Amino acid sequence: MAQPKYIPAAFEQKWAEQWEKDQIYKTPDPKSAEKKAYVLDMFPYPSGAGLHVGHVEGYTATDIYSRYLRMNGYAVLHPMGWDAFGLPAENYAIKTNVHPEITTNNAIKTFIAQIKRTGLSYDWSRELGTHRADYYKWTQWLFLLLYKKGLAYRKEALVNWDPVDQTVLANEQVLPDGTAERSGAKVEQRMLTQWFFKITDYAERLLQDLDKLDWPESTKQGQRNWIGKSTGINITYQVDGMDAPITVFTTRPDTNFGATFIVLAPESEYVRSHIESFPKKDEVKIYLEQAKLRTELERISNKSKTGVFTGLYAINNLNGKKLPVYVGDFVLATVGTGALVGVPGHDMRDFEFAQAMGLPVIRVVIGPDGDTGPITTAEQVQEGEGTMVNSEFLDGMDTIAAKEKIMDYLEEKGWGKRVTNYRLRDWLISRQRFWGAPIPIVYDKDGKDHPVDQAELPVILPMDVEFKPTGVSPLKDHAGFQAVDTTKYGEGAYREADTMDTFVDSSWYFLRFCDPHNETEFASREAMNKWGPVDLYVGGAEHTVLHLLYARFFTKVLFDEGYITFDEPFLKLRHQGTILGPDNRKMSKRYGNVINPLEVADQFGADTLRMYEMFMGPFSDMKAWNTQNIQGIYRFLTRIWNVFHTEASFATAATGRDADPAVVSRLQKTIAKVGSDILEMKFNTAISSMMEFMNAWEGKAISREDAQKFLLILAPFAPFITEELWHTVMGQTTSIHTQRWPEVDTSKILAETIELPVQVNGKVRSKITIESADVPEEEIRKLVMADPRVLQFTGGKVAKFIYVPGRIVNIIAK
RNA sequence: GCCGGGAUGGCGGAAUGGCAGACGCGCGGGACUUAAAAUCCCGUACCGGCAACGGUGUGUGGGUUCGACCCCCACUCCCGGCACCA
Repeated sequence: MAQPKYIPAAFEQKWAEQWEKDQIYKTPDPKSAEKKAYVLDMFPYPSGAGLHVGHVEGYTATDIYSRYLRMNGYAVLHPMGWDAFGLPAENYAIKTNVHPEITTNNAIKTFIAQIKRTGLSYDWSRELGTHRADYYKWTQWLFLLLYKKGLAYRKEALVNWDPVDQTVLANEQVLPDGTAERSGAKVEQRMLTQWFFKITDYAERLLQDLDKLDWPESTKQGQRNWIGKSTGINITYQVDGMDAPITVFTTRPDTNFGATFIVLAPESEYVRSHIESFPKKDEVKIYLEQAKLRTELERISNKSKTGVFTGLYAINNLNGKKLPVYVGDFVLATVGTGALVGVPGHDMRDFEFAQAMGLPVIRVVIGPDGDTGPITTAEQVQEGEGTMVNSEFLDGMDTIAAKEKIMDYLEEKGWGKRVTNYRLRDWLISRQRFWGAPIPIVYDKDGKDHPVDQAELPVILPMDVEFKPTGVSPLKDHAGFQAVDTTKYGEGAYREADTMDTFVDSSWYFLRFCDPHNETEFASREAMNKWGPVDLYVGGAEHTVLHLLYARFFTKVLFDEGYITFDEPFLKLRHQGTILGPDNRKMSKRYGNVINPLEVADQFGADTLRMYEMFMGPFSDMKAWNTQNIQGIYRFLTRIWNVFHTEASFATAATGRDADPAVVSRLQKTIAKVGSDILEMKFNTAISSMMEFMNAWEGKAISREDAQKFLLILAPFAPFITEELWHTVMGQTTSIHTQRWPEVDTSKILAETIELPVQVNGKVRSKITIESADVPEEEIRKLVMADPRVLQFTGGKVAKFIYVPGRIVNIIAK
């Protein structure tokens, strides 16, 4: 009888349909299981381009992990949904006038079909989309919760305006070079009234709690940098001829005896309020006009300092010295108090400013005794730690002690107050766009805001909308949307027309998955606390600050409000490494190097696609696609297919063959190795070890029971071929994916004889064979010393004999 | 500049104090075939040698250790993030 050939297309579709029909991936009730696990992927934006190789990488990893845990008796929650609001669909609507809901739902259909084709084990009964009213109703509810807690507020602020997408952006959405993360446009500053979430209230907890998370160090560090905690002191200086004192923030009060000037930010409160009293107000006004013309980008890229003297002098509390007060645009209004005290001897920026302003004598306050300056070159600026000089009562102290002492002194005298500053800003959530969750606020005719009653939720996004990029949300003039209950809000009332940043939608979806069809709550406490927090979260490293920080913020708010019993959303986080094109460049239409994973699945089968992506290299590493390497996986699966279709592979009465104990032993080791590798997300080595097992099995025989065990450990990686062989060759009638992970039977692991390497002076010169690691050292020594090659290299003269049981012998010859 | 990660054959990678290069790709040789593809077998870090074997070798320089890809110090380069943050 001819062997059937391995043709994945012949059965993959069949099994995908069967699994769906039997609902084998439906989430069990965690009460019925002893252990629970919540394994989550960052849900995708359903783009029209469909599934990308990067999606497949992350989703396959969580799929293998989930399947392994299920096989080990865990109740696993492993859902999938859609981060469906956002600009691409709306921009497409502006071009074509096709409603975003239509394009989005079409894209979702494509994603679902492609994900099923890939054999991923999601529970589709829990699918959700952030654009659906039954979801954004609760996004709006969360907005109202924050509003009631005083954590959502409206203020006029200088905001980032994207002139291409015609909307404001959060700070996190602006790149360091001043361009928009999404559109690439040069971001402008505009004064607008916008809604903010008060994430800054949570800065300290967001920082501290990072320590308890199993996250990549780089991601934790990225969040720490973003939160940007700095501790120091606000020092208040009296100003000659002014009623208003100037307060500066500094982290280096130890250098304060070296202060020679003060600089105010052009946009600072002090300049705005008191400019008319500046002796040199005309010069300052000219400077402010010039500064306004320089964009943020120019300010940052142009390192040379500019500034203007105000004519004011502040008095240094410590020594009565006069400090000239300048305005300079290297000082940022948003940092500290928007004013700084310049210590040019010990801060490079201050030195550069002093040089630019022609401020000559520079005092040295840290350094060896007798070195009192002045200093004239940048190389002489000493920013580090050292010993205090020229600082009266601080002299001789190290900078750390001096810092504490002078802060005590300043606070005692009432001249200063210790403060902690954060770089983190409140989260701007207003977007002047249509395709997002409407902000549930109604304004009365006087412009005062009123929260919409919960009973009125959701505030529905209408379908009949004209899409135009006007800079104002299309909801502004939509009659149906703007029809509000005048008996409640009065004549002339109108709705907030802005929608929420899509990151609001994605900051709580992991909670909705716990209870996705709840019509009376955003999710029941019972369900959230049963499944949450997420045990394993996998997604791209590009979400280091935005999504991951916002989700942590929401979780802490909900924890504080008593809805959930955990205050961190994601206990363990891993990023999949970026997959580059075969040319080693980022996959991009521009380079024509984009690999479509579905084409790979069509050509080689979904099992090959999955296993290839897992075999490419360490999960979190960046790695390039290699079309030839796919062949290696395809061959491996073909060999498995062929071995299972070869009668002689099995030790049965019919074949008359006996199981090879060495192969059986290898199988037991492989079961253990694959299991531990999956938990450590070392999928590449798990696959290697299965290849090694196949190399051992081919041409030999094992029992059918053991062959089944091999299929079971392969099943999480290659769900289709294992299911097919499980039924057609093994004759099983229930799905392989509902079976238990095989137990490791250590009694079948052979006590192998050990080839013990023998080194002389650190070089392997010979090998001796011993029965086990238990052979006593004395016996080993006799064997080794009788070895002719050892004799040849030692001459029989041994200074030292080192034996590491079962591992190695090293002899130090005299 | 600061922070985080990394550098191992022709290539992807393995080994976390104990035989460097598992596994896969590629390549060379052979078998099967009229032939090719597919498949199978053998070989494959580099240098020398017919071979046995010897020497060298994990970015660079030093150190600890009987023993270092692995730990420590200094440096080079690459990737990612942050950055006039006072």
